[in-house]
Amino acid sequence: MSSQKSFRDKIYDLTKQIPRGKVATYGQLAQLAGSPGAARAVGMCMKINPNAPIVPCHRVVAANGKLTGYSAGEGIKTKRKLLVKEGVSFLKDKVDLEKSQWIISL
DNA sequence: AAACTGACTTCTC
DNA sequence: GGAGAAGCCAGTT
Repeated sequence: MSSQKSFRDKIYDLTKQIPRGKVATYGQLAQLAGSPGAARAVGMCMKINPNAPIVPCHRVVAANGKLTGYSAGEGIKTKRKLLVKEGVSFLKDKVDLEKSQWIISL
């Protein structure tokens, strides 16, 4: 067993920490995981774990607030629905990052 | 080990 | 503001 968590495990851990009503961007998670720019790698981690209850991947959006990916339910439609339900601010089909982007509190 | 893939991001037209 | 191309990183084959 490796005591070192793979990138994927870090992403899962961070995503699980996203509070309800907030969202994080792929690039943000990548940076928190220790590798800024690995936004694509983050997305892949979600893909292999689309409906795993351990990772609320619907709280992860693109850098511009657009909802991308999500292979569960109706896809993007379901994803947006979930976020609105949790209290995330929306501007048309994009998340209002100014109000709902996840900010880590110490 | 090399090549390909992908739920990203940014630049340019 | 929409469409296209390049750069980026980790995982899989």
